Amino acid sequence: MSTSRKRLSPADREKQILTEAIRFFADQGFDGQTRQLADRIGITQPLLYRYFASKEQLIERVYQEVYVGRWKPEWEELLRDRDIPLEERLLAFYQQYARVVDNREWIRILILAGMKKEELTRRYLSLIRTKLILPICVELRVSLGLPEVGAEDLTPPEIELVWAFHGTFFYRSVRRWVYEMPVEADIDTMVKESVTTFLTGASTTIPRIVGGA
Amino acid sequence: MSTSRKRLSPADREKQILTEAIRFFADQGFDGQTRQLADRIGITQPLLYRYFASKEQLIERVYQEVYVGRWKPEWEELLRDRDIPLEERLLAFYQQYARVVDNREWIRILILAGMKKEELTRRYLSLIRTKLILPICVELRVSLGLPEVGAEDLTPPEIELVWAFHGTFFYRSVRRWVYEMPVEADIDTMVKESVTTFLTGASTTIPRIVGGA
DNA sequence: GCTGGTATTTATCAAACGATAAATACAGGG
DNA sequence: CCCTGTATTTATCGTTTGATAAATACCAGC
Repeated sequence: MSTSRKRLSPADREKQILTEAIRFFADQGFDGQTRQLADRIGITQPLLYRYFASKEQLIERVYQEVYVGRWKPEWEELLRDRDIPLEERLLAFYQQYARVVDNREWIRILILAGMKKEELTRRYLSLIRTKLILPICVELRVSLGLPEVGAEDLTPPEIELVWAFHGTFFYRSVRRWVYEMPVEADIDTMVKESVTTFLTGASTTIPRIVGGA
Repeated sequence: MSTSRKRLSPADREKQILTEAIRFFADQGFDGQTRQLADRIGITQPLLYRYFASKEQLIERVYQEVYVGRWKPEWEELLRDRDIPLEERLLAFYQQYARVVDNREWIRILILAGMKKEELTRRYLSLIRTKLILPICVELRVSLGLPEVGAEDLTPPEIELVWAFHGTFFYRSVRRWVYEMPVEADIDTMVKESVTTFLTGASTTIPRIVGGA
């Protein structure tokens, strides 16, 4: 992996290309040229094709590396753990999740992928809905002393409300890493204030939303 | 502007090209080919260059058309009008603003522009900060009975909190128009619940944030 | 209905770009 | 130290793509 060695083992070279490709496409977009990518790595352009059959296939691997690799299955358990107050669960979860999202490569590639390959990002958003949004809705109801319901009995407005809360962290990352604007507060502060504000507000609005239905 | 006529006046043709270019680039991204754009309009590709010196310049015009054209200066006055309760002001404003944002071309081109031309989108976000976010922070303080302050005396956490609230509408539009996911509730409902939840939560958290400083 | 101005098209260039095949040079095993 | 396998480079092809120049055809005004 050092810069001096010229011949690398196939495994090392492939990993090196993939790592640099993530940075490169996050910067330049997917229409970045393979020649530029090769320059950045310090290899010749045809060598890329020894390791990846086509540019398209390299991009596919970039997706997998970035999104499959950074999802933590234990989050799903954490959110459901009723031994811990919901506020603490949300704080703990979003302090981890917001750190994953607040990453230049992660957010930029997710956005680029959305513009090109909708089916891939649709799958990712469905995962978020099933594993995060709907469970949080259910836990909210329980935490507010409302009767427990299954995911299918939730109302659209309360789901949308949790989506909105969740999107808060997405938007901060877009401002920072896509629009290159300074953000006003550090992640921990932002998570803390967002979670408290949301929970305080939701304790009032959710009972009205589901009660009035 | 009808499909039958072959020769259009320069003004009409330019407008037609621009309108179609907005749709086209929103769909295909800015690396969409000029030949495809011309096909879609029903003209030949070189004709584009009679009206726009280069592809780059056409894209510049697309930016202007979409962002300069859809900003309503009266929003700034509305938000400051203390004869109306803040909740009503926010409801009225975001019911308009969310409709502008909830538009396929608007959101997709804003995102594409962020990936390519940061300086343009940075200017737009600065506008939002100055004309929307900071004024809302000030009005929030007043509405909560706190002493009035200038924009320069606001604290980072409270600014970040309002950014987060604002981003709510951005994220909904991204889910819908970039990731092509169904949204759970219509705009009016979503605006209503978001504003109430935010204001209810902020009434508790903002005094603590600014009081504890 | 002809004619002149110009909106539009046809033909084409040059550079950019993804991809492939053949040549080369590095490194480990004997 | 040489030799062999293969990682890597050099040379190059075929398209694609933004852009230009010359040819054409539409339409208004006399």
